[in-house]
Amino acid sequence: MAAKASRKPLSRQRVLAAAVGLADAQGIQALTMRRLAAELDVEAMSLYYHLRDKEALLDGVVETVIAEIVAAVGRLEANGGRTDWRTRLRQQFLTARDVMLRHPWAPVLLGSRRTIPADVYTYYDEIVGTLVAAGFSYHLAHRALHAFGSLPLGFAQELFSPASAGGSMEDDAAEADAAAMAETLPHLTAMMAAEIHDAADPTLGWCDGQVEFEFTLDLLLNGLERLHG
Amino acid sequence: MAAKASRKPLSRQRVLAAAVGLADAQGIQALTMRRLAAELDVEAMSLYYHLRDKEALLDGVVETVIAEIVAAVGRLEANGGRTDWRTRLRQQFLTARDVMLRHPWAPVLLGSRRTIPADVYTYYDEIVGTLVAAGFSYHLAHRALHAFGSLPLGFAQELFSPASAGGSMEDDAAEADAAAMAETLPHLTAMMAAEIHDAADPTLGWCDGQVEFEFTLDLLLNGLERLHG
DNA sequence: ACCTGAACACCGTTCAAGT
DNA sequence: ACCTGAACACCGTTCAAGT
Repeated sequence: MAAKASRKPLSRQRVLAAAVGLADAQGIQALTMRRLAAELDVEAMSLYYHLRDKEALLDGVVETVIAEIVAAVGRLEANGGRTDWRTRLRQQFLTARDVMLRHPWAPVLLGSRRTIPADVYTYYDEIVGTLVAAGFSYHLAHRALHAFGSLPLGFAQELFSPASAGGSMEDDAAEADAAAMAETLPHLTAMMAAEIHDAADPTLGWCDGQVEFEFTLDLLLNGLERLHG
Repeated sequence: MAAKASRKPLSRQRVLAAAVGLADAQGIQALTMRRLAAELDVEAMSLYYHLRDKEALLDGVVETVIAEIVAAVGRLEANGGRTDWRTRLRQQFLTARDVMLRHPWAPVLLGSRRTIPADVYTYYDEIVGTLVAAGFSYHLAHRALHAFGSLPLGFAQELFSPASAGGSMEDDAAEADAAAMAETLPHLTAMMAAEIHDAADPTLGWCDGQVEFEFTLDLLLNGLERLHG
């Protein structure tokens, strides 16, 4: 599937990188010990030399993705001069989202893990630092963290089409025909009609993940700005 | 584990109810065809008479939980007289949360499904109806839906301790001792200290899921109120 | 109509053994 | 130090068969 580097000896790092690649290419349900081993030209049991068990593998995979996000955000810091807290956090979260879009299975996986990688704490610590430096009380900063949820990692809290980036509700609802839908879902139908009518390109006007993400983000940032006044 | 109703014949409904119960009691990873069958005093293969396969089982389980939420919200409507859109949605989302807290595995499960139960669309249709009746444009209502994410179903978008309702970050971070933590996570440490100091009961003052949920919810509702002016 | 036994493919994991 | 073969327990699923 991928070009195989053949006979370099395995390592935890190489195993985890291959695991992320496998999940990206085939979906998270394809990430089994046996298939991962095959991908690495090795027997399944060899993996147990580098990782305690599958739980450790999944923890390592989450860790790897988080590290990728944190690194991307870190590179931002390097250039990014002095800006106000709002545009700073905004940039960070949007950068995180860029990375996350390459690993659409990651939000659900992270959500199902019991332990959180240490990197995440470091990252959230910086966010608190940014807020407090801008004059937030610790109390409001704390509330802000909870309100952000996993937005700082680039996860939209979208209900619809959580697995794919682009699609949305019409894909699912399209099964029922338009007339029936107009009857049972009058407001959603009217909403879609109004949105499509307004949009320049009717095929693209409905549900743009990037636009929605930024809207939600700004809604939260502006709300916090008001509270901290 | 549960009292068994012995020899009444199975049905899709009974199977799904048992599945929800099993997930509640033992966690979602305990929900296997074989264990579920055992719980129902039946062989695993019998389940296939009522459900096509495990995917259909999981879809049915999600469906069942959603139906429970929608029903609870529906009972609200019965009494609830005329109120403004904000308190109305607020009540609905908080009611949904009450139900959801009894099925802490549900958010992750729903997030991993490809198809969304029809009930969800009906529910979100009502939300759009409420917003539009209050004077929202369809465009803003659309944005609002995305911003809400799964809040209407009572899901907090909490990053920490997604599986349990009460716990939070200190549980995980407590492994490292306080001194080391103060060094690597100065802002979070200071934040915790400030919060605990302010709280009446120091053991309860940190991370109250209910309070945080309501804060986030109000942040969004107030932000939307401003935009719709 | 409703349930089952035997069988198969695939999974995670242990353990003792190879180089 | 790093990898493997054989074996086990558990999983989802098919199929032909029972009542």
